[in-house]
Order: sequence, then structure tokens, then C-alpha cells
Amino acid sequence: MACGELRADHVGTEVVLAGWVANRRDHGVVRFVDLRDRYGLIQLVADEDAPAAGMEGLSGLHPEDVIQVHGVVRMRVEGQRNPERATGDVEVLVQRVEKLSSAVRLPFEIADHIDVPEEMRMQFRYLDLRRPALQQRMALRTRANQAIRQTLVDAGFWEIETPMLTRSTPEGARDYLVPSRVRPGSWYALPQSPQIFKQLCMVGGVDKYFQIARCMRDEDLRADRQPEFTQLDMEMSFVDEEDVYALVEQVMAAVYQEVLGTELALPLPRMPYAEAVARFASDKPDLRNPLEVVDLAGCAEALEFVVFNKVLADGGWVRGLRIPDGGRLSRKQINVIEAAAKDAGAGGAAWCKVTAEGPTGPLSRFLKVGAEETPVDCPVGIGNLSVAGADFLRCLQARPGDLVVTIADHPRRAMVALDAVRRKAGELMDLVQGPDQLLWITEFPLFEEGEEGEFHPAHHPFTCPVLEDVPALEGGQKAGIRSRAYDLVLNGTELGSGSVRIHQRALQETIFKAIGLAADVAEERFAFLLEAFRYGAPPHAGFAIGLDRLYALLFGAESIRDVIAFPKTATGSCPLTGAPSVVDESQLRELGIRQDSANPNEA
RNA sequence: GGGGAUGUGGCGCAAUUGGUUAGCGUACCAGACUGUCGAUCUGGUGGUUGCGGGUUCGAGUCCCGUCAUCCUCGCCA
Repeated sequence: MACGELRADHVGTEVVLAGWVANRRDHGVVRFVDLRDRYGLIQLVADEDAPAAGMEGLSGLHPEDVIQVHGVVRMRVEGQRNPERATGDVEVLVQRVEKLSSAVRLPFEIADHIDVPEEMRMQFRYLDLRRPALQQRMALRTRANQAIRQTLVDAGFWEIETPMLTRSTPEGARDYLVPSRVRPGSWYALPQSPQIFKQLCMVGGVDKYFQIARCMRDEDLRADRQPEFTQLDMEMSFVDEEDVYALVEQVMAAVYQEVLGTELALPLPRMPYAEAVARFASDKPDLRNPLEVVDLAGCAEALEFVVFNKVLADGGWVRGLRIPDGGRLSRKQINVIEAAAKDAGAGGAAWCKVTAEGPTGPLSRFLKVGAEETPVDCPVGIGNLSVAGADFLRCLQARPGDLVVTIADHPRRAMVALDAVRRKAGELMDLVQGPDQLLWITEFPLFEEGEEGEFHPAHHPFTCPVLEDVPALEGGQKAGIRSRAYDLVLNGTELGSGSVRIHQRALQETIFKAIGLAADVAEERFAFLLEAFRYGAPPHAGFAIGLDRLYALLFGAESIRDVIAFPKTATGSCPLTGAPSVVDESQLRELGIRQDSANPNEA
């Protein structure tokens, strides 16, 4: 029997409990100790009904000592019960106590209400893990993983483990490298994802594969990024997008049911990438935020605003957001929105408040009526507008009381800035409410356009293009070529992505050519995969979900570090073990590696 | 690699324009106490103010450097 499981049903039973001393309350002739194990807390008591051994056993204990007690469960009398605790109706009258191990003074208290620096929580993670909040997240994580496995195994999937020591592929993130002792000068790489192996599984006739896989990328970190993280990786043969959507939706529904106890409404909504960008200036829109972007290209020119006209002439975006009732935002709050746009890389944000007397704010002078004109009669009651100004606000469907924020910039920067403005305005206006919004973003572009107008592949080179775009692709076009790649988005966060893969050699060669990967280079880097595809490759498609991020969102954790048992810091170090660390010179010698003498670790 | 924030007993915080022996809460230790449950009461231990320089009669406070942590941009096919 465990501490946290005792209830009124157990009254009268003799129990042997073991756990950690969570708290002591010593009244001299009555002593209480709260004993904690993974299942919860139980109050131990020694009073005049307890034998001397019990009374003595409960004295001289220190916080976090590990003890075993023999005792009898008894009902607490009315008025002494603690409804705050699951075990609060009962207590254990102690017969004898055995101290299994004692604890020195702890660096922090084991209680959820104590605020502890994160670095210290990581350094003493084994103590942090004793705290109920973190334990609950580990329990939830176990159940969610189990729900995933159950769903996939029931659907006929095999769980296949792929190598951790594999071959470096220069694309994508930096690899973590591992030297080979047996073959000096050669290196393994830790997998950035099991991508290639899962495709090989498909060629191998494993038509339904999944794995809860660790992935490693040697890149700088963020609150939602760790050097090693966990993905749910899936792949299927003889399927198309629809099968992947259906499967992933089933998995998500199972996780929602298990973790939150809620039904996920299926099927999930879908939105092509182009629509998401046009309406929300994002490939991962938060649909809880009702604000939408308006393209002002058609009605901005007549304003004779130099910045707008210059951007339009250069092929840039002039787009804006109407924030209903945003007129109530203070100048300070609008500055915050403007700062968000600037942080995102835009030169600025031109805005105006709309009132019955006319527009106010930086943009207003381009909208107001000139001295010798007569104001336009505006049907929604905005005063003092020029013809072009009225047209501009009509595009935005602005009404008195609104705030209008516009961004003019290169498309790439404008998009990021509009997204930032939309998020910030949604936050300030308290618009982001309601149930979770999961959706599919489909038909991602095959190529991304950089700041200088150059194109580079948006995904790995095995992503299948949309078939009707292939002729244009063969003709050398890159802009607007769609791929059969898709993302799953939750409340403005990308949870995962996947694609239909290329399984035909001719198309693969077209893609290699289009992304500027010479045939011989491609052959060298992906020789084994391309070779495999020669022996009969099934059409296949897959998906991968970042579980740390998903769980952090579902469990209400602030950081993915709070859903990982042993996380690392923002510089990839582990305060608990001291990793990464210097190693013995002899270890390096054995590996045939000579360390740069400038290495600061030597000092 | 860039930018920002933080760093004072174990933990959370304070310390006037640079000015006495660096305070408070909590935890911890000891004692007291008949029912507590984040017990209470009394007493006590505990500090190289992240580290290294500098300015000054005098530095927790000002300056320079450095380290660590967090956030963020770049980066993460």
C-alpha cells in the first residue's frame, strides 16, 4: 500500500509504508509526520494510543529522511480531517519506525509553492522530481505516450527503433558528431531526425512505421528548443495526404482524451498555406485571434504616401490590420505594437485611430481631406476624409473607434511584421480566447524566398511537389511551386510537419536539379537511399510531431523544460552532470583527435 | 555570433546621492507545547554581495572586463 492511496476504506488495516519525510509537527506528546511517496502524502501520528516505539520513532526525523513505518490506518475524528488532501480523512497510528536513510539539509524545499531558480532545479533534478507538479507532468507524459502507442499499434503500426549513431548529412541543422575509434578519422552523427531511416522502412515493406524518437540538433536554443528533443515519427506506404491527416487526427484525439479528457472535433479544419499567409500573415496562424490582414495594394497608391508607393513599386506588400475598438488603446500600447513590428524587422508601422471627426495618428495626414477639397460623405460616419482616404478605410472596413495598423515592406519582412502586430494586438485587446484551435496548413511552397530574392528548398529534398506544378518546375520556375507538405498548428504554434515523399527516380532527379544539388553530389550524400529507391519504392508519406512542445502546451507548462525529466540549459549544458565536459587526453589520443591548444577549457 | 535582463546567507528579497557591524522573510538547528496539517512560541547557526581588475579616504552601490542563467534575433533543410 502506498502513502497517497490510503482512504477511509482502509481503516483498521495494518500497513507498512515507506517514503520521504515531507513535514513534521511535533507537539511534545503528539507527533505528526507527513510521509510522501509518488502517490501522495499521508499523515503519520503518534499519541497516547501509540506504543513507545512509535512515539520515539517520530522524533529526531529530518526533512527528506527515508523511513519505513509499521502502523494502523485509523479514521480521523470530525473536525480534524483535512479535505485539502486525498488522504485527509485518515491517518496512520505508528507502531514502529525504521530510518532507511537520512538526508542532509536540502538546497530547496520539496513543495510546489516554493519558487526555485531553474538552474538549481536542474542541478538537483532528482529533488525537483520529488515535487508533485513535476511528477504529475511525468505521469501525464507517460499516459499520453501510452495513448499514442495504443492508437498506432491498434492501427497496425510497428514501433521500429532506428540508429542513434548514423551518417552525417550536411543539409539542415548542424550535426552532433561522434568520432569512431575503430576507424580513426571517421565520424558518426547523431540523428537530426529518423527521416531517412523511416523512408528505408517503407522500401523495406514496413508499410506502417512509428517511433517515439530522440532527435539531436546542434543549434542555439530557445525556451521551446532543446539540443535533444522527442518526436513522434510516423510513415506509411501506399497512402496520400488524406490517410496521414486521418491518422494524425486519431492520434491527437487520443492524446486530448487521455490528457484533457476532451473530445477533439474531427476532422480538423484545413487551410492552404497561401490562404493562411494572405489572411493571417503566418504559416501557423492562431485562429483564436479574429484579426485578419487586408491587402491594401489596390487602394494605397492614391494616398500619395511616398513609403507606400515606393514599396509597391518594388513589389513589396502594403497590408494592414483593422483592430475593432482599438481606438481605446493608449499611445503607450500602440507603441508596443509598433515595437513588435520593428522587432520583427519592419521599418515601422503606420497607424491611425478612426473617429467620427476623422482619423488621428501618424497615418491620418494621408487620409484627411485637403484644404481646398470638400470632405467625402462617409456612410459609416467617419469625418474629414479625402476621396482616397475614404477608399483606403473602406478597404479595411474601418469604423469609428477602430485602430488601423499598416505595414509596408518586402513581402518576407512585411509578413513577419504583420504576424507580430496581429499577435500583439490580439493580446492587448484580449481577443485570444476560446477553445484550442488545431488546424492543418497544406500545400506549403517547395521553395522559400530569401531577403535577396534567392530561393532555397523549404523542406528536405524528398518532399513531393504538387503534380500540376511539376511542368512549371521543370521549366525552371520556383516561385509559387507548391509541395505536398503539411503542418499541424495549435494556437499559433507549429506542432509538427510532414509530407508525401517522392518515390520515383525521375521526379527526384528533377528536384535535385531544381534545388541546385548536382547529380553526383546528391548521389554521394544520399547514395544508400537513392540506391534503395531503385529496387522498388512504394509511394509513401509521413508526419512527425514534436512531443515536448505538444506536451508543454497541453499540460500548461511554461517551458518544454518542465515536461522533460532531465533538461538542459540554453547553452546546452547540464547543471546536474556538468556535461559537456573536458575529457582525458588519453581518450582523445585513442580516438586519434588532437585538441586545439587555444581551447579555453584547458585554462 | 548580436541585443536585453538578472546575479546579495540554502531559497525569496531589502540596503537613501558611494558612508557605521549588509537587514527582513523563509528554510535549517535546539528547546517548549495535547490535534497539527505551508502548525505555533522562544532562542540560535549561517555572508569573500558570481568572479577579476579599476576609481575613491571609503564600493553591494560607480567604471571596465569576465562567467553563469533566462529571454530574444540570427540559426534550427
